[in-house]
Amino acid sequence: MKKPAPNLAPRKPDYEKALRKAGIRVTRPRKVILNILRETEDHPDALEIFRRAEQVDKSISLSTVYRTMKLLEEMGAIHRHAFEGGPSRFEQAGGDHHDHLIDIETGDVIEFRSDRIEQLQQEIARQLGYDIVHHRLELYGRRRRAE
Amino acid sequence: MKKPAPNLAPRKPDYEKALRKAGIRVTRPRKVILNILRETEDHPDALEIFRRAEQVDKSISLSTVYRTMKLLEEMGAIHRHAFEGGPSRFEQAGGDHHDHLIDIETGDVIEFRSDRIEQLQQEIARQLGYDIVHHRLELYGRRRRAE
DNA sequence: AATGCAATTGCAAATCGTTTGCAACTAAGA
DNA sequence: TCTTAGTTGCAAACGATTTGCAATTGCATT
Repeated sequence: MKKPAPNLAPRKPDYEKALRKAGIRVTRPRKVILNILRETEDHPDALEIFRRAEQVDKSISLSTVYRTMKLLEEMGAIHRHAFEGGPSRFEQAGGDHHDHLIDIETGDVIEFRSDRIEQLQQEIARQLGYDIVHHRLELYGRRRRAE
Repeated sequence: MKKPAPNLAPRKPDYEKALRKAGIRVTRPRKVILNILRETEDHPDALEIFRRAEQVDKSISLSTVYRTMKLLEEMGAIHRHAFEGGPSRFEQAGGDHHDHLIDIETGDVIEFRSDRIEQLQQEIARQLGYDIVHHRLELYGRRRRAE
């Protein structure tokens, strides 16, 4: 009998295990959605996740996608981003914190990180007498034309 | 005959004049809404503006509030903020740029400004090959308990 | 001040993204 | 396999916002 190779994949935490441990059922739709999230590099919205899920399991419903996104968000397994205008878009959690630059022409999302900005935010909040619970920094821009 | 005192009021631009100049009618509902916006210090949402408008002119409708907010936004007379969760909230334009700290317990909005952060954002965008069209920086926090 | 008409209104219905009630289904422990 | 609470798909409900439409109203013209 062949022994399964140890899972060495980076940035692909085993949420199924976490779900079971939390007493939450690992159902067929959830597996499908989890797989999609695990493999995606971009920031799809619920409808896009639904479309991708359909290709794997025709019977999945959009409401289940929404319910699962909410569940995973509450578990901390994913992050929800409400970029300007459009619907919420999701991203698997687990990587380190970053902010987003949104290409206003294509909708593409570029992740970036600035410790300096994070630090300044802390200072500002402290001066105003607040503790930051979370924050949102989004840059909306267009690609500079290489002339 | 008494000469009217010159209007020295700060941060209270005359949008009615601007509207007329742009060939946009200065109607009763618009006047009412403009006055509310001109006087408010906070960041009310459409419904709140509607409620305040009702007290002046019982016949105003919520859709007109929405239509007017959109119009004013397009004119650059107000800014729309879609803070987490709730509906859009508005603020008269004209002051200088600032970002927001939202009290997650009360919904209060505190304005702040950091040239350093603005500058860092520019640098980041430039390095990524983008020009920033606009950005959104929101800190969500709770007041530090003075123990 | 009266006229003419496009801009604007209030209303109700429509829209969009998302959530929810409910009866049928199913994961997973006994 | 049995049991049952957790989940599902569906359709209807939802909250914020937008829209079609007929009635109204600024305001440029007489």
